[in-house]
Amino acid sequence: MKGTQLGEFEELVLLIVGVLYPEAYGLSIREEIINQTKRKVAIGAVHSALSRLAEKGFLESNLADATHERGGRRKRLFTITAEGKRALEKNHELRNSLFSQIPDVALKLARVVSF
Amino acid sequence: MKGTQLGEFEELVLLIVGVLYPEAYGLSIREEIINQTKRKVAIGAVHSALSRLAEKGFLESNLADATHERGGRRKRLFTITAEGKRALEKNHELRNSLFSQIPDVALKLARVVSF
DNA sequence: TATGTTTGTTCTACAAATACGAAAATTGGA
DNA sequence: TCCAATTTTCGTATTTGTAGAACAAACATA
Repeated sequence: MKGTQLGEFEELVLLIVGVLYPEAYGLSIREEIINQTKRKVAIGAVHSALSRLAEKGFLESNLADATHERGGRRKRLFTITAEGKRALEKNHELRNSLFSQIPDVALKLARVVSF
Repeated sequence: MKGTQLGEFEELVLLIVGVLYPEAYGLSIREEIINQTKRKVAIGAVHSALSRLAEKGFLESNLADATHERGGRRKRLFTITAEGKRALEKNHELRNSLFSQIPDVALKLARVVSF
């Protein structure tokens, strides 16, 4: 898998960054992933995906101003770049296309009994 | 990256097995991936994805009869199981759902100039 | 202005998935 | 029996995914 391919988790993170716009940062992304997919995710996993996505040019980020709430370090907010958008759309189209090319029998015959 | 989660490449292979039904085997799958995605794939990569998918219960396979053509070993033909079908549909729905949740601005504002 | 608490990010290490290509296994034909 | 054509297997390298501890910065309050 060469440099610019989107991994499974990376794609999920990229999508969530879009959904959360413009309030996408490490912790909010983690929460949203957990809510939408019911799978548990460590914060470190999110951050390493984020930096890989940024390296590939699919995301960019900037530090937000400090909030006036209780604690906290400044948030690093992420947004999708034009390139990220393109990658997302390309994947989406490819998958839709493949899905529609699957003949019904291939799925209907998915065997129910296995003995 | 937990046990039953479908990886990016695994999902692609699973879809292609559907598209190629009932003639999905290592080399034909590789060809189809190259045709449909323009990305180059080594045959070994395809086979290891196939066995992982079979291990997870998303695919099953059986050896075809020998052909009457010149050379060659017998083909191992793959088909999607009911479980594989379910995994595919679940992913498809999740992604469609996330995609539709992305506000237009998040993508429209994808920056065009970067200086 | 020192200290504790809270919210976030970075760093480091490791596990799992994916990529590659050479080697081995079959099969029909010469 | 040997050869040519296919296809799978196998060993290894690289990329991604996961985890959590360490570190940092902001606010509160005394």
